[in-house]
Amino acid sequence: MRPAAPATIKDVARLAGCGIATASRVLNKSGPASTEMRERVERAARDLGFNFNAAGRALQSRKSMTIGCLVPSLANPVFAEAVQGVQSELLGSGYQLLISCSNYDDDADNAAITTLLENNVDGIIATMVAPNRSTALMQTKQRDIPVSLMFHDPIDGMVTAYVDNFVAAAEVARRFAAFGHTRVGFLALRFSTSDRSRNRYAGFYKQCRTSGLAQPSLIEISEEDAHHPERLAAILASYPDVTALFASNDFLAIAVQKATRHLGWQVPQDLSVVGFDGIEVGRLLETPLSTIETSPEAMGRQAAQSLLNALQGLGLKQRPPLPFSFREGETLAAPNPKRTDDDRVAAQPSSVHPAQDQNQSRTNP
Amino acid sequence: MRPAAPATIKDVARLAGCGIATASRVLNKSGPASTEMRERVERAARDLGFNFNAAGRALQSRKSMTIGCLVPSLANPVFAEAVQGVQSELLGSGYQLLISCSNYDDDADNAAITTLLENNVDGIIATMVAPNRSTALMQTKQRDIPVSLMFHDPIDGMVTAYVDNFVAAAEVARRFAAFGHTRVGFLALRFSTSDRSRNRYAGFYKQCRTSGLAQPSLIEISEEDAHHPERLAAILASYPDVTALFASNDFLAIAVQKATRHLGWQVPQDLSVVGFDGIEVGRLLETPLSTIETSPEAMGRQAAQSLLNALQGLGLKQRPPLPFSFREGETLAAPNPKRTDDDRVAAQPSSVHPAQDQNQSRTNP
DNA sequence: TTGTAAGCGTTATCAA
DNA sequence: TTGATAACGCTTACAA
Repeated sequence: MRPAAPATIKDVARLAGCGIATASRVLNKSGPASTEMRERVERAARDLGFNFNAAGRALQSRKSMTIGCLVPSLANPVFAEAVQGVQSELLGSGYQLLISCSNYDDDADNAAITTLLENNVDGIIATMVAPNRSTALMQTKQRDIPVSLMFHDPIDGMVTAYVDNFVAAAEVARRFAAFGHTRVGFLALRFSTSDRSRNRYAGFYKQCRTSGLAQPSLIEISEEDAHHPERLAAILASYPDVTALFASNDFLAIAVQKATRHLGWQVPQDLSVVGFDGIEVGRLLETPLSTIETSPEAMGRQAAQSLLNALQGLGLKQRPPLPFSFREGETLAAPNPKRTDDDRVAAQPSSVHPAQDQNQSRTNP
Repeated sequence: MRPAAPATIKDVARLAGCGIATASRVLNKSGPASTEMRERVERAARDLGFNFNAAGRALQSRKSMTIGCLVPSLANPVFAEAVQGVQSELLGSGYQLLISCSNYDDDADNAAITTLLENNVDGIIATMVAPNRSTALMQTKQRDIPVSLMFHDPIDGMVTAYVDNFVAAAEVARRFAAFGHTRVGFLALRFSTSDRSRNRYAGFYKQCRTSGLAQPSLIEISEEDAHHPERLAAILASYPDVTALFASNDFLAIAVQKATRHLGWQVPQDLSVVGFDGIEVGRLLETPLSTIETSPEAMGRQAAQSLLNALQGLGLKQRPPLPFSFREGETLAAPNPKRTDDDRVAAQPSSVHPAQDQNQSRTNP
């Protein structure tokens, strides 16, 4: 037996003994119908196991009831949680989620948006490498498709669900200062392609100056470095006078903790570390991570809410940044006055990462 | 200016000065066309910025070029990574990913499948609470829609991308035995709703008996317990003679490490812990987690490949289980002979979790 | 209150 | 090699 073709509204109408329009009106509760007709149609639909065909509907109504979501990667729990937030907010809304990942690639970002557009998504939620100069995103304006960003600080006229990275990062500098640190660093992955990372650095930098700290060292590392504790250790060792490090995300911060063990340093005695994001595992570490706690899920939810509002014709409105908080943890303490440069040099491995002064000057705000 | 309606194939045909059919043939390379015609059409399409409308296509071709994916939650990195694997495998295929989460709820599972079906997905990739008794999944058979499961051990006639949970868990028992443990436990979350968890327990149980260990204690805890180290500590303390614990996933294993600190126990000296999954952070812990290392991403990829094959008419074929490996880590060691029951009792908090003997007997394989 | 029919964008059939 | 034209399943004027 060949696969039974799903029942169409035509089948329902025939079984109910009425016109297609009537069936449609009843099933959609979109127009008048006598009680008797209503019952006949509903019964027929039930008996046939009728379901609307989304394609037919989309074609006619010019609404796909689908929302496109683009994130760099689902392997990063921060984005995965955000998507989870989007998903749960969309749950009862009738909208489906079409998903796409760019692997942090600008071209892939644009290609993905284009594909989503081809699929007639009614709205888009995205975190991109460069939303402000995405040609594909421009098309959404023309087609009047609402876009809601996640994680990005506000840019252009785009609506975004975010935490104020600048302000949050400044808080870290303030904490460093309060503990008496003077030489601090900012550790980043993919610094050049992440506006968030750059804004965090900017806020951190600004507050460092304001609080009278030395200009923070900007330490940009590769994915490779981050995955090899020895390599990361070597890099850390090349910044001997830094006593507190602000990592641009929690994974990096945890990797730093691991790397310090290679150097025989103690966190926070020999080096204070603060992360960003507030991922759950940070709490479970033997030395719980001090970090800026955010809620990616909340960002996803807010982005979805904004979009849903826009889709209901309520307008696309920018909301205030989402709250963050400083999670105390145990990786931030006063610098160890006993530790000398000599200790550091002694512990320093042979392979050394060159200090990247050019980077620092390039990226000063 | 009102939103410009996207160009249709009709517009292309008009601009190229040809019939719609010709335009379609050229654009799809689906039929003959003179070189000149080809050029005219392609040029017109380019000038208009023409893109196919997925809805029109889907309606006509009965193919949505969309694949539905259902997982319990994206907040769990294991599933998130799997979806990432699916996503990357689908990348060049022309298929889009429609995603849905059930939050580990059986009803939501079924509802989600139904919704995916309404959206005319061409295939489904899923991890569900109970795929074997999902009425919604039955519909896929009727409609001849291929389904590829992830994580589930093989059931019925369904194709699945998985690691052999039974065999992998047996390996843990073997390791415990090799280190001289005799009283061991299995710690599980959501045991009753996870076939994976149950299969792991079954394999673990079997090998424990084979290796001459005592019958393992089955310790089932709640989400709440898992998030509160004190509570988990109390539970652990109520199993004073267990010297090695197999946690049904890495997060649980990490939570155990954290909880033991509340009891003043050392891992692995006072308690050995082995996890399951092999998540990345496990490596970064001060005491790196010993665990069964799997690749959720590979599962996603394989599931997607299988589905893609089926969609190409190559048939839906079950592949052998994906490999796993035992990651040594540092949380597994020989039991500490010096530790006595008295020590344990002394360390035991006041609030005590009742041993759940009924669970153990209920779930014996 | 109901039904007929047009049309959404596409592909496929069939003549020309 | 081309181009009308008929579906595909649905919504919605417009008529009855």
